[in-house]
Amino acid sequence: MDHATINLDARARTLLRTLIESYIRDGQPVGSRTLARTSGLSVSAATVRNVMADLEDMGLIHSPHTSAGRIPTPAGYRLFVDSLLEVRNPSPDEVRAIQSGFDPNASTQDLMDTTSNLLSRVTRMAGMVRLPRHRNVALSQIEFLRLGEGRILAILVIDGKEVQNRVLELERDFGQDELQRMANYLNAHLAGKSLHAVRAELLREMRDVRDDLDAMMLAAIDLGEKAVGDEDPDDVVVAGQTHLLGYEELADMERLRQLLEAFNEKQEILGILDQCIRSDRVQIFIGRESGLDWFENCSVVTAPYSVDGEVVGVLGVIGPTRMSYDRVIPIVDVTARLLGSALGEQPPGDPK
Amino acid sequence: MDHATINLDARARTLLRTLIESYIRDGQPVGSRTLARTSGLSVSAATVRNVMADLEDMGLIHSPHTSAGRIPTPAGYRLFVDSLLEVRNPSPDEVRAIQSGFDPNASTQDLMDTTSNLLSRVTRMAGMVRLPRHRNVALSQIEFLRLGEGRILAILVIDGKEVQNRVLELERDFGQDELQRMANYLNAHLAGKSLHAVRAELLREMRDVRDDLDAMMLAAIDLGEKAVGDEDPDDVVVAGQTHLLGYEELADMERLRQLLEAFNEKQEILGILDQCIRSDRVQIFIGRESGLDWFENCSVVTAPYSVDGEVVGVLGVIGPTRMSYDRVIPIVDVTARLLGSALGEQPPGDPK
DNA sequence: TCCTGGCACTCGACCGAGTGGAGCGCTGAC
DNA sequence: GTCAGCGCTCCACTCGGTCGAGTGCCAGGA
Repeated sequence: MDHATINLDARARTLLRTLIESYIRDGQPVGSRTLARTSGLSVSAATVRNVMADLEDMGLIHSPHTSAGRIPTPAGYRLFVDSLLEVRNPSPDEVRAIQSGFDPNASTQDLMDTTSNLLSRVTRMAGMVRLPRHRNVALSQIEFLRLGEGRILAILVIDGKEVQNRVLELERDFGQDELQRMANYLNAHLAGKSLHAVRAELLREMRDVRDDLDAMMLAAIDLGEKAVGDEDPDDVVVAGQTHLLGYEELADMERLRQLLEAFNEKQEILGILDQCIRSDRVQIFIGRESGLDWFENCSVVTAPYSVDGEVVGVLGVIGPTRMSYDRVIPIVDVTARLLGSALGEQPPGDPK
Repeated sequence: MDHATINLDARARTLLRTLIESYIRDGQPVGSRTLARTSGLSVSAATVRNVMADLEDMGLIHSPHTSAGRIPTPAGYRLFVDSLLEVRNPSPDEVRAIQSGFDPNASTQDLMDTTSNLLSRVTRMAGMVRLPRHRNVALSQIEFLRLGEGRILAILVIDGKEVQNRVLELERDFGQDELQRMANYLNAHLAGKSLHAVRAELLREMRDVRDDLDAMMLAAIDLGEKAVGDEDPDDVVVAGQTHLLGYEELADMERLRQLLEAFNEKQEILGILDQCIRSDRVQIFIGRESGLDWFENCSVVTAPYSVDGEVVGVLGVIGPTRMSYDRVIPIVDVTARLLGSALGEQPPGDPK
């Protein structure tokens, strides 16, 4: 982005900012005369034309055809959000609307659902929330249930409220009483530790002490490893896709189809969100920057959310590139904070 | 529908059929001349015009404006599918494509997903599958897990492969050992019976013998009742909504938005499918017949599927009213049969 | 050197008239 | 009952003309 900013003096920056703001508001190409009037600068339209010609040379704006006004290019938007944009604080109404949506007693899944709904409702675009990674949550309990010949159901209770099922297919068959003893053993050793720590510990024990343990314990560790071993499925919750049908700049049916298809497949959405998880602030992708063709005319605004200082997921919205960044950015930002603190609150305790 | 069929002689029926087939194929209003040529009857265009005027009076066709051709009305479509349509058998390729999609070892959920995907891929419209009701499936096992103060996780294993979790909030607190004994008691009494029977039996025992049982058994029955009591959540699996973006007769953005929104909410889709579950054959809704405004220009083709002679669910497709019924109907039909038999096959057994 | 007003030019949007074609209803003949 | 023909309607398309917005360029002035 440096190469573009270098040669921009204050006047050009003001004009570019005014132009983009005007285009975002009205959706119409903006010409030199209106720009001269609305910019607040006391310069003539002709001067504005000269500046606009320079901006066009730099690839920041372009005209859709001779003698229409100018509209921003992706590079123009980029410069705009990076260094020209003044975000307003979210209006108190909006904050209240968001805040009231969070129920601290809800399960993680419900929290994700309401959050993405919230995002889409407030911004009138598509909202999405990456499910939190379970790295730092505590394993409350683990149980096994025999389903049939060599088929075991593993039940993980996490943080005292989330429940995960996994069906394990095993070579050897275990009786229910054996399974019970294994579960007792694992619970005694591992309950209360984070899933991350559990996994590490199981691997370590398996390596270190394979000879010292009796067969049952070894089998238990093996089983535990299998149960917590799989990464929990990466997933993302999306809401409000249909809002995107309303934007005329996305009216191309084929593009629209690809876009909605991407929301169904979720794979590419995941890819985009994962690119953002490293940043610690609001991040923005404009048009094809994410490398996806069907993303033309779309932008993403994301923010990571964290619990106890550790980033556990990302949320954001997808909308037309021509969106009100000054409004959307603070909304995404504050939503991320609120989700983080809602997740951080303690669940109904398990005092035993 | 009777009132319309009465006065239609063979020639009028042929002409109506040809007209609708032609309109379905080309999407263009069809005029008297082309209709006279393509109908196979040796009558002149003028005669055809007379017949068309009659059909218009009966409300079966209408012209979008003076001196365009005619297009079918919903009533026309209705008559067409009820008594004029000759369904072709599905092409062997299509049958093979559908058949190869079914993996008899898949879980119910996976089976639903692949089925709706299949439907949408083969018909290039939106496919949907109503989850089967669990009336007739056997309870394999029931277990309880104490999550915290008064919070119990009930685990139902059904048919030896499906697992359902339910969190119960109770007044009284139970220890894990109490829960274990209750589960043992319930398993001894109920395992292998259908959920339906289980529910009935629990209710009966509760009423009949409330004094004879000791407190533990009474509590166990109460708990079991709570665990199986809730109907499992009604749900429907939808796939391929985005195919609908391609049809120009659905190009109205606002309508389209409502349509896709309905797919997200699922509530109204459920309503439509439930209306069809009583029928034992392929059923068709045309346009507003379902009573929903946003359904204009859309039709549904559904078929119930059954296991062991009992209807357990419905599947179908949604597409534009102008669809190839002769192709779609047999596809839906055969898919329903194949899904039924796939569900009927025995899961990996639990011989113990 | 930079700004400004002026001017010619371009392009798209809009409008109205004209044209061709598809299709209909009606009528009179067979 | 069927058919051919006539006149009519309406739509889609084209063409020419006008208008307005906007540009690029140039020459004059601070």
